[in-house]
Amino acid sequence: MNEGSDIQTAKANRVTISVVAQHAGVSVAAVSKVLRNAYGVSAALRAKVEASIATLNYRPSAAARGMRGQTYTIGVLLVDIKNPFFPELIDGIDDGLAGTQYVPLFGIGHGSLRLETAIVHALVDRQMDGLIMIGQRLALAEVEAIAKQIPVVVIGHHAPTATSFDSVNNDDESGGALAAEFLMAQGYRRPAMIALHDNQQSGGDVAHKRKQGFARALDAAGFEPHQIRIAQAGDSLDDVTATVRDLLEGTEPPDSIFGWADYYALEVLSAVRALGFRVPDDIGIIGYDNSPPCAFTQNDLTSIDQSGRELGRAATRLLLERIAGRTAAEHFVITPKVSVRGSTRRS
Amino acid sequence: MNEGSDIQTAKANRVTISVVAQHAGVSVAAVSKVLRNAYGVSAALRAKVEASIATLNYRPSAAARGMRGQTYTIGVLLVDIKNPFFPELIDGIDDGLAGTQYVPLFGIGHGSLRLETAIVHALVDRQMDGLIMIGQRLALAEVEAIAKQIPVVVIGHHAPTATSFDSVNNDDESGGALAAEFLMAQGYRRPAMIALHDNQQSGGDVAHKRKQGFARALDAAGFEPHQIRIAQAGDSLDDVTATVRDLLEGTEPPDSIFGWADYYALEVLSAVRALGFRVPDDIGIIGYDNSPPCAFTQNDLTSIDQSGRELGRAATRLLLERIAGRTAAEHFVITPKVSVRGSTRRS
DNA sequence: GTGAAAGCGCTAACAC
DNA sequence: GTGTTAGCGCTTTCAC
Repeated sequence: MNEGSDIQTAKANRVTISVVAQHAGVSVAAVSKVLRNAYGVSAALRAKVEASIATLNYRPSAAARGMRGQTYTIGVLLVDIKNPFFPELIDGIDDGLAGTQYVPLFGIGHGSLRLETAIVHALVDRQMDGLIMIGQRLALAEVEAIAKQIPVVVIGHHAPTATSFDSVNNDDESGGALAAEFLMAQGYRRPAMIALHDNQQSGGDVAHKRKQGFARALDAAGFEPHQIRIAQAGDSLDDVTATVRDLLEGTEPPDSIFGWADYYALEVLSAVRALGFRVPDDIGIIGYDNSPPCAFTQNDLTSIDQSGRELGRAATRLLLERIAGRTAAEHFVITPKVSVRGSTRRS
Repeated sequence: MNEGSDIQTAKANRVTISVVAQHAGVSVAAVSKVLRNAYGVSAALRAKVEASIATLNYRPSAAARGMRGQTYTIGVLLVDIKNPFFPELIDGIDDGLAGTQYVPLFGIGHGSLRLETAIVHALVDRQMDGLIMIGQRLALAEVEAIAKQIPVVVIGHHAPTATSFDSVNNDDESGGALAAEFLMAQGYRRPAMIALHDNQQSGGDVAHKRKQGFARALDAAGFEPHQIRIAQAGDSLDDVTATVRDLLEGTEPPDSIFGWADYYALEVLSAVRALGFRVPDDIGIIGYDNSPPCAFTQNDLTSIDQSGRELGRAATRLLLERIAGRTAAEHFVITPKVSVRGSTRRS
């Protein structure tokens, strides 16, 4: 008895595609086509459906969509959230997604391989249409395996030979060389580098490439191998401070330090000052990323700029191309440049 | 013809619940029950199913789950990703989720109300089991509306009278007063505050509460209303610098500045030094949040500590309770304290 | 304690 | 150009 109202009551909760279809007086297929901008709908039908969608305030269920087609969701794996460079990358991703139906959702790995694996699985299980990995620690073989199931673009991990996913990077080898060359051009004679501990390479081979470039430049300048000093530290302030102390209180201390990334270089700056050295006179410091805190008066940090926003845009473009069907791998590389500030003495 | 192999081929791609059921020699219902730890499965059956899950490397599709039951996903809305305080909050959220099946996925609002609305919708459309909003700009009425559909906890927005969602905060009014009282106790005579522009209250009424506390403490100390100086600035370094200049080059300049949050106070520090003032002698500076950069030698920033990790844990606990069925609202408040460093003169 | 079967809200053949 | 309908992979009654 009173079926009509029962049905209404039962379905009142959430507006579904069939409610819209009924309201517009068309079939669910028609509504679906309008939603996906699919081929074969008349302007009149489209108008009716769009009007109903607006009045009913309908939003399609991503869960239901995920079962058959796309979810219009891009998963982004962030190695951590503390790096002041990442917001620029994310701005670039947003740029690239603007005007599309895609929404980026982020997983945060906290630099833990275990967590990162769980997040990537979670993203795949939730039927993301594609994945962007920023500074991932997962081995390239793992990434290849994931890329078999879902379009993938990595940022901050060189993989020029990878065939199943794309990569977006600046030329970290050149950037590392640039840092060494700039320090020498400014009159520093004994540059050292502080890089990430090998056992927590959140930068993947990015840190490695920067080391190689740094070493190459010093080699080219006539340094002996034992004069090329590359220290390693974990990313805690205490660890960086201890490493800096070892360096500066050892024999033949450096007169300048290249921090492999800004968030490290800012800790190096803290450590150097805490030990009583003046920057840039006693010790010059240069970072990598040219992130916003570099511009603060108290930091005034010279840094290698890798155009983060542009990298983010490129990654998004490549991912959308892959989602659209491209299968040949592309590897995008941008050229870094020095952004000069007060932490390195003027020559 | 040859149906068996056709079926196999078609289904070979992804391991589904029915593949597991077949492999274990049980029904799909049985597998589902094991997955959800539901009542009424024998130990033997459970063991068989778990073995099959392990060998087949099965992971349930969150999209399919979302259509009937839970997705085991928590949506987190972050007002932005630049604030160095948020990583602590997120560590707390991770603490609270450890050992559960839930995965947190983040949306980043970039301080834009439009984007924030889109993200919250996206999170709801993707059938998140619950939502944590950090520093949201969405009006409380909007939040109430969303909370009708899905469990919600807000962090960084006081809503003591809200009935449909929970809130987690430190006592910002006390914190603001604490900042003023501490500056006076250190010998400063003319404290000023720099807060967020009213038109971009990413801190919601958090900034407002801190202002109130700051003003109350000065009032209690005998200041006249016109002596209680609270300036507003957007969150760009340029804007903060201009505001600081107006303050310090005006009549009766302050001798100390309270930045409503650390990421602001660090910009204030930069601006004050850029104008040639010494910290803490000419100008004392105090921030709010006690985030990691405060500890850097070049910042050495005194700050109000609000125990971010604990707030994150509390938010998660409350959200899980709500998901489990609690409907009465809870509003958690923690007491802030001063973390003393060199940016405020010792008395 | 276990399984059969109905459906969740969509998409995409396919028929008209 | 539009509508009918068969699933997608789960969860959840309800029988047995």
